[in-house]
Amino acid sequence: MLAYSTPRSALPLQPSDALHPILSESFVPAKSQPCSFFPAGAEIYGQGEKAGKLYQVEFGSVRVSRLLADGRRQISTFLLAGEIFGFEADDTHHFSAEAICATGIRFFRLSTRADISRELLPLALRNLTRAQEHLLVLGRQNATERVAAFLVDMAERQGGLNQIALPMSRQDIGDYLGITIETVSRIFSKLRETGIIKLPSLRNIEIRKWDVLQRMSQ
Amino acid sequence: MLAYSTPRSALPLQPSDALHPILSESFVPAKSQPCSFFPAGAEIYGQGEKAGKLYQVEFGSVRVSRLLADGRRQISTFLLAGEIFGFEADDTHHFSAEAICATGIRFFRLSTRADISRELLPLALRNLTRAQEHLLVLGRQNATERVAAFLVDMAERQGGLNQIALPMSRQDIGDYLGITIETVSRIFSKLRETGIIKLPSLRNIEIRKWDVLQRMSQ
DNA sequence: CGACTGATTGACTATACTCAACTGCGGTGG
DNA sequence: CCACCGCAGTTGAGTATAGTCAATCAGTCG
Repeated sequence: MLAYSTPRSALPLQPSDALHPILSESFVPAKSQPCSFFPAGAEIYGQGEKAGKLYQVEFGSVRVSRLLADGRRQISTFLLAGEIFGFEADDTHHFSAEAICATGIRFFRLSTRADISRELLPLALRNLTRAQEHLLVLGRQNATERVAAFLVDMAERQGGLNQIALPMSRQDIGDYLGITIETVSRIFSKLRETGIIKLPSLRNIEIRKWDVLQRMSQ
Repeated sequence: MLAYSTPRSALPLQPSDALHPILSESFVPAKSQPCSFFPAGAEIYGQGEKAGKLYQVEFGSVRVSRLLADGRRQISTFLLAGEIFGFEADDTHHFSAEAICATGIRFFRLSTRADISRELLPLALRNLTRAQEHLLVLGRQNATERVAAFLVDMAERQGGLNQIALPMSRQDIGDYLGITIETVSRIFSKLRETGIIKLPSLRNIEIRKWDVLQRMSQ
């Protein structure tokens, strides 16, 4: 159980989040003021910075990414409200984390070595499985399948409802799926034209043919 | 320290393997006969099977992969002598593992919950970082960069020598890098023609221009 | 020595990228 | 309140990279 009350935010809801376990009392706050606000685009930590703390998304969303020298970017994961991130293999951050939109982050530090392992292992293993599954998407699926898989994943993480909120830009989606914004846009349009999704607004999607989308994602 | 002596095999040597920690005495054998032989292509475990044991490559090499319904395959990682694999987020294997060549596998089971976490967490975190770095390769690098990155990684894992042994087929390399065997072959030829590598035989590569290769891999 | 399998090479094609023009939403100021 | 501006997103045309299919080559094993 958390040592602090955890007020839930309005957007990116996550009613049935299977990713993060219930934290035990071995999680203690890293600061006396354990929750900070990050405006859209703000860096939470950078590649190469010293690691150690843990972070939980209180409200908003976060992208974890890595840049190549020439500016190409790969987003390895998105984090929605409730999810925990920031743990590393050594004492250095190998990736950077930024707020996608206005985001509240709670900081933690684990008390003992034993606690660290007990709490973190299930989290690390789940993230490992997720990363490996994303490797299949990037390595062997075409652009349409990638977008379909992304929408299905986002919908499931938001409680399996038909209405989903996308806190991230088309650029973020492209950098997560290893395709360009133009390709993302074209596929959204194609899915809309074939009645599989509706686009009430840029950042909101309604899934109309769940079964078709699921089949498209393989 | 291992409870058993660990004779090292001839091929895929791994003199300075930073991936696996020294196992403590909390690792106990899962069977009275803790080491098994797998011929090339043999399945060590399959997707969907019950997980629980840990596996260490005694000699030979292993590929961990996942198949799509239509036969497309993504290899998420290769394991060389000394490396440990088989841990999962839940009690089910989400991927399958097969011997690439004649391979000896040692089985383990961890004794207590505390031991499991203490031993496994650093391993899981390191694998997570590796998987995330591979996401960058699959998502944002072109075929030449992928092959270069693969060769650099294999060379480093085999002690940073110029001579490297590739236990896997071109198909395996392609399925790891998310490209076709023809593309792998064409890029090997191009690297050979430009004097960056030599190909003494199909499964042996000599790196001639280490700096160029490293720069190509970004 | 021949057959089989895996690898290479070539010709052609398709998918997704690049570059560019245009659209529309959201915010700001007159 | 409406008009304008700017940026994110969409759409289009042409291109390049890697894929597909097919033929050939080479290495291995019986």
